[in-house]
Amino acid sequence: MKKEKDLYRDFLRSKNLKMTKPRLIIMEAVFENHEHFNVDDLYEQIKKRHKNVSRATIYRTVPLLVESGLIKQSLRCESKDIYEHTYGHENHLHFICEKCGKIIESGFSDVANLIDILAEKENFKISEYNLGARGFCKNCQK
Amino acid sequence: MKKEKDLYRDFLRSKNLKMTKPRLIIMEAVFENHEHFNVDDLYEQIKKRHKNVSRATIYRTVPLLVESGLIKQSLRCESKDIYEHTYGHENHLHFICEKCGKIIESGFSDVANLIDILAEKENFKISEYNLGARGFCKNCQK
DNA sequence: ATGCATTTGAGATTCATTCTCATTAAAATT
DNA sequence: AATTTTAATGAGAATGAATCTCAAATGCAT
Repeated sequence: MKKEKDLYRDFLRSKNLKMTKPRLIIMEAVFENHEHFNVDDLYEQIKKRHKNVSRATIYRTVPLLVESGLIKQSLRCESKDIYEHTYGHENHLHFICEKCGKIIESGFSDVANLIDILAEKENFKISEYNLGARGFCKNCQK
Repeated sequence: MKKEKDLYRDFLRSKNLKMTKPRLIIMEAVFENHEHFNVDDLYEQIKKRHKNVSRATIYRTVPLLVESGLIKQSLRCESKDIYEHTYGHENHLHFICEKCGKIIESGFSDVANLIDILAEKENFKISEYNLGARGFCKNCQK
């Protein structure tokens, strides 16, 4: 968490952006609890801690966290954009259950290697993988 | 196209849904031009042909086409849900350029096989792959 | 501490998608 | 082929996530 904060601070500095209290609170919220989260999750989480940050600010800050490389956008869930940590996390696949909404993570590096090869062929520079599948998890297969 | 139409008709019948004029027009539009399309594309396309179908009806019909297996939802683009044909199309990867929005398709079956293996491990039944990557296409790499 | 540029909060706005409901159309029945 | 039943449509209203606006507040260099 120390590391993340430093990276964030450096990133902001490099962009001539200020390290403000709301930006800190949001980044703490992001790194406190979650594997996957959306803006509303963050908003509720922050409010619970008796801190106060407007939704607008969270919407403005999340893209900064993405740009800094600390989190990335994941597949959408329930018509909301969702995000996940990247710093210190291996790339992984998502299996999203269409019934219960559960998100199962699974290994990845072999898949990524293959995709890298395909991208190479197209002369495409990948900045973010977006890999998953919808279907039904163990419990929801009746 | 004959085949698709029959599949569609059978699907509707199996669900006790009616084969209506709007549903036909929409399905024709879907299969006339596009690789990838969104609801607005369909709406404009249909209007151009001097036919008239409301947006609401397109929004209601697209999920039927998805359920019937003729099309599937793809990665979002420009904050719109986009769809693509599946019938008669191999699974493929998407490389989505963040600058020009271009969608490059690439081979897939090796990747799919790997993912099948991972899903097997999780006892997860895949109904739809959702594989892609964002980044920059050849032309947009400055 | 002072001044200036940036950021924030609150609410308004946008825009894709969904919903409502009175009207219309398809299929089933006669 | 007319009638009944049932589902589907169109038009516009409603929803809700995400974005924008702008006056007030804050961070930071000096």
